[in-house]
Amino acid sequence: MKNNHVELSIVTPDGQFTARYTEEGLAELDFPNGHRPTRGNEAENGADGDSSRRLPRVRKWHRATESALKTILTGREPKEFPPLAMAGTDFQKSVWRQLRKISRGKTKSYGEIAQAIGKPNAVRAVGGACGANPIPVLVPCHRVLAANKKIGGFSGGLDWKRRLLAREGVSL
DNA sequence: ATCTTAACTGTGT
DNA sequence: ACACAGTTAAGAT
Repeated sequence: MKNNHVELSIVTPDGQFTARYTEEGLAELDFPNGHRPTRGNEAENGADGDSSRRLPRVRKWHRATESALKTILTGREPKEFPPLAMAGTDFQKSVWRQLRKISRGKTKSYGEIAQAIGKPNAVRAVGGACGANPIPVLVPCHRVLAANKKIGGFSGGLDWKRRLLAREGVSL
């Protein structure tokens, strides 16, 4: 990939997350995946090594990301978010936009999301869009359950979904 | 309560 | 064109 993304890590009690930024804002957030070479809160620059383009605003955004992430992990509502620069199709973006409207402790079904974007039958496609969400946790894909109030699925692993919901006070 | 089946849509190959 | 996915509602067991 020849993108000039800047990659920074975030250390939390739940493990080390990884955030990637474009010039527009936060583009991706990864769950702790076990292996990460850097030990502390260290920065790695993008693939093209364009560290000169690592503008101050990125650090500012990263502080916001770090704060928001840690806040949500403790089950509270963040007061500030970094600008989001997620790449995706129009359909996906419209789904993600709806996801962000689900506030802490609340849940919606895939069907409700489908209806909210004016495509009530695209239920299954909504599931696909949720799975393609590049910024989990901050974009609360974990607050979407199946119609029967059951857990449904989760790309990052169902254990994460349950944990996040539990901390927000949601019982299944 | 659990299983099977038949719709339905967006996305990647 | 085809297969798959974080679904769903209805029917059968």
